[in-house]
Amino acid sequence: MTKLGSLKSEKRLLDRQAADRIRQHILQGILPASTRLLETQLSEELEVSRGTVRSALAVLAREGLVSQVAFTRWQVAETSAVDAWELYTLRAALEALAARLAASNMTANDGKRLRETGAELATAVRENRFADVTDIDFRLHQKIVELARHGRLAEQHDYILQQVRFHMVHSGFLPRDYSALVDEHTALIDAVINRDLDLAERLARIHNEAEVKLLSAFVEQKNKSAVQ
Amino acid sequence: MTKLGSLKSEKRLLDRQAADRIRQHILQGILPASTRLLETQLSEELEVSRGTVRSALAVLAREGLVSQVAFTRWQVAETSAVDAWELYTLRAALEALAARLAASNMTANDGKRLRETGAELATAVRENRFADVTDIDFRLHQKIVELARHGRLAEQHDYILQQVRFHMVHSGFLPRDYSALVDEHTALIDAVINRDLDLAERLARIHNEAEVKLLSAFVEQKNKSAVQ
DNA sequence: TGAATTTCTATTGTTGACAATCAGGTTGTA
DNA sequence: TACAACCTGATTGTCAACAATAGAAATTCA
Repeated sequence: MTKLGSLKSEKRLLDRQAADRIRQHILQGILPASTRLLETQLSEELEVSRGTVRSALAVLAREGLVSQVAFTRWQVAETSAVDAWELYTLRAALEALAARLAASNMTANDGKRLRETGAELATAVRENRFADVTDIDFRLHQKIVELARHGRLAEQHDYILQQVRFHMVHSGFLPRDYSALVDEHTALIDAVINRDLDLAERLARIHNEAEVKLLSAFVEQKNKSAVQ
Repeated sequence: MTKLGSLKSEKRLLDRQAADRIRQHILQGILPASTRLLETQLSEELEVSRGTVRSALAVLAREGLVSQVAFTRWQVAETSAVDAWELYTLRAALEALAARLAASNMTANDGKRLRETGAELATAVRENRFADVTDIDFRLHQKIVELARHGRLAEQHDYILQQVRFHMVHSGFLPRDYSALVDEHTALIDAVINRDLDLAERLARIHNEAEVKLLSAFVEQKNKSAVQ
């Protein structure tokens, strides 16, 4: 577990900054699932008070990345196949709604920027830059959600995506069939741009459901092997 | 094996208890939308420290009932027609998923209890106990979500429902057509119990979308008249 | 006058000290 | 040995003092 380094001298609330740093470490896998988090230790590494750390941990708990056992301990969230299932079913429902709304809001300018991101994804796949693919994939989905212009939906979707990322990092999951991935995204983008509400919604749902089984299986296997 | 009667999980954290109290006041309309909340005042009234109140307010902020302006103020959330639209569109998507999952999990025993709540609703309407109707209505939907056995979905749905309640109290919204309300719920319950996944999903969605326009209009009108 | 600047004050943000609680080890007893 | 009751140290929960900030009020100066 590497040190987190000091905060201070920025303008945002300290507890949010602390949460940002801890979140980053969790999402990068530096703090793996189920790791115990000690308030005192974190407060020393981040050079803030324990109260501030507590507040940061509360933020992360609400985001689903950390869990609290009252009076006893904080820990990085656990991962399970059930979690993976929950995440993907929820994600499918949210993105289906987002795709429909985005399609109905679509303008020429939004469409252009959406296609650009889609092209980025295709290029990254073509050049075998697999590390980038995941990032672009996430960014693409976030962009569609933005176009839905729905604050609560965007917030909720962000949390879900964060947890998905966490599960992926923790289990070592990677997409299997990259060309299918590009095709699915292209079809989705087209449907949104063409303002085909029903198709956009359906494609968003299908795209997600395809991945749920893969990730669930991965997480399950990873956890089984960790027990041995 | 611990003793059966050990209810030591009653020991709830103080900040959660404080949040409960404040939440209650907000949902009852005692603290109306946009009311400024002073940490010191709350801490005196609740007889806890300011830090505890702060933590409670953070909880409520995450639930969407309170908003924070950094370094400046806390206040009860505002209400708008856009909020109402967001709530109902999200609610429709979540309950559609819940209805589908509930239908696919359905057992004879679950079905019986679901019908009981449905009957309660019908009785309350028949006896013109309109105050009770809303409560039972909410409970019924929560029950369906429970049957979906999906932790994150349930949590998210709870938050949304809370905010809907808040908007209803604030705007003075009441259902318009009680017999249609009973019919819609009966049809939904039947679909879930008959394990008709597609129908259950569709009915849940339609039921919600019917109400979105009404509540939006109500909230908008309420806010307009408040400006004068 | 009135725009810019400087107090001033109410309120929020952060901290370190103290209290409550828990897990695990130790002792005492059948 | 088995097991319950009692310590003990580590850790979390709560508090009240102190610092920083924003916005209002007072002051300056063209």
